Amino acid sequence: MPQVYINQLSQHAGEEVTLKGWLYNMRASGKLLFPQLRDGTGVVQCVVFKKNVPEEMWESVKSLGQESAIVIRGAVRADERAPGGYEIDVSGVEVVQAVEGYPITPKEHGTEFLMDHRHLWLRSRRQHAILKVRHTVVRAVRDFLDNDGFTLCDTPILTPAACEGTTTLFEVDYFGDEKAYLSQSGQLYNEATAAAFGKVYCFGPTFRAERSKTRRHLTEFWMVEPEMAYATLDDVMNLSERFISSIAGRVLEERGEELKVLERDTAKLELLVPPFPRLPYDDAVKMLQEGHERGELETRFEWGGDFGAPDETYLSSKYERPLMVHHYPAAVKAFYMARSPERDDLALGVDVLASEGYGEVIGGGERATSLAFLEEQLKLHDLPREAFEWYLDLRRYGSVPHAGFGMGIERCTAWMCGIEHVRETIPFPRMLYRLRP
RNA sequence: UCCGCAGUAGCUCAAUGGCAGAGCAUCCGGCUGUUAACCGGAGGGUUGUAAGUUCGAGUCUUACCUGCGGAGCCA
Repeated sequence: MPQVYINQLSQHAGEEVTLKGWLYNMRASGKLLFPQLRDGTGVVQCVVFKKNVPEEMWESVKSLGQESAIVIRGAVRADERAPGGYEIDVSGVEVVQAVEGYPITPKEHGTEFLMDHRHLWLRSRRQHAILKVRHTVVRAVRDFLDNDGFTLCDTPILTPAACEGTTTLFEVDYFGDEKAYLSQSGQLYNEATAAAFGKVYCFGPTFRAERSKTRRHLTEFWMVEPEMAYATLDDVMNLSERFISSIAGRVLEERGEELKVLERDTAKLELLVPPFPRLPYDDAVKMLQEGHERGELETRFEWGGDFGAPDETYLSSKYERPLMVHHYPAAVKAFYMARSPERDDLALGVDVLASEGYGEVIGGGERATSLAFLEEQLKLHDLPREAFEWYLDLRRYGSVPHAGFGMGIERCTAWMCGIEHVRETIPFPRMLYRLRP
């Protein structure tokens, strides 16, 4: 008797099969039992008729609690009454472990309770669907970059100093005599590998010790950062468009079932094809100020600042597609950003604001090439020169225009799924006040 | 760090300052097609912690703890 997975059942209609999994839920009706089996690929309803099975088997199945581990043998039959279209006429059951008192019941639960039981919550349909979408987002990211000539060059997680010097870092004791920090970006190292390989990317966990408590924040998240030698701001914007569009396409193609479970409006994802609107910062400020005059925004936005969450939401609400805002004031961007040749106070940076109010999903731009400029910037930002000496070498030996961006996997996944909070898009979220499980 | 909201049965939530309640889950019983099944019964409580006001506090006051939402900051 072949062992099959639930997502292959349609290929085995009429056959006797073996399924190995866990009891998802069970309904009973007199001499009938409807155990629902979950095996990691899906859920299938099984049917047990009392008179068709031995008495002891009937009794043992009847008493099984939610999430009991079981192996079921039976015939696959197409049936309209069954959720999923197929059901199993059970002829044999092996109880691997009978379970009593599984904490997560089919009814409603609060966030705190579910997060405390995250290790079990992952088994539920919705969480399963979200993490399958994440899996596809990650594969789409890798496939896109690999097929586009990028080389994976991962950057260190333990680093000697801040990459950008601004945000808060997690500090680690490094054998007593030195301090190390968990990486908040692979950016600077990417510039080194880009000079070696041309087009590179790093993809790994990133750590930000910000005391942020919003639906868009995690203290540990995954970020993919492509970097290209001999590239400009325009190249970054072109790449961003194709990148997001290819991810959305893959999710639509491979995760239709999951998007249905999540009740995602897929029309919104179908819109994610180039070109995306491009808006200079100056024009964005005008839009925000006009919005304030019309009473659509509480506070008047002044030129020179970085956008707050309400500003981002307002701007992106004016477009159906993601909005690329570029040419920010240099003062609000990182020290390594290149300046506009026309206006020295503007940085060649771009933020991609996701549609539907999902906020900044990509941030990037063109990097400064001049040694003298960067030496000055390090001083202005009060950064330790010694720690950046290797980085300055990149400007001494074959410095060329280069550019890249970073995209947060969890923000992207939350957007694709159409869910409220990034905490559900990573198996074990790390947040302010949440380190367990 | 700041602002707001919340904490009562395993879970989700009720309860004018006056007897601690319901649904689900669990256990027992019924039902041959259930779809979050349904019907009947049973068990289940230091009302987040500490102090205070009061004849009397789940309810009012103060502090603390925990969580949620938001701001700043960011991907």
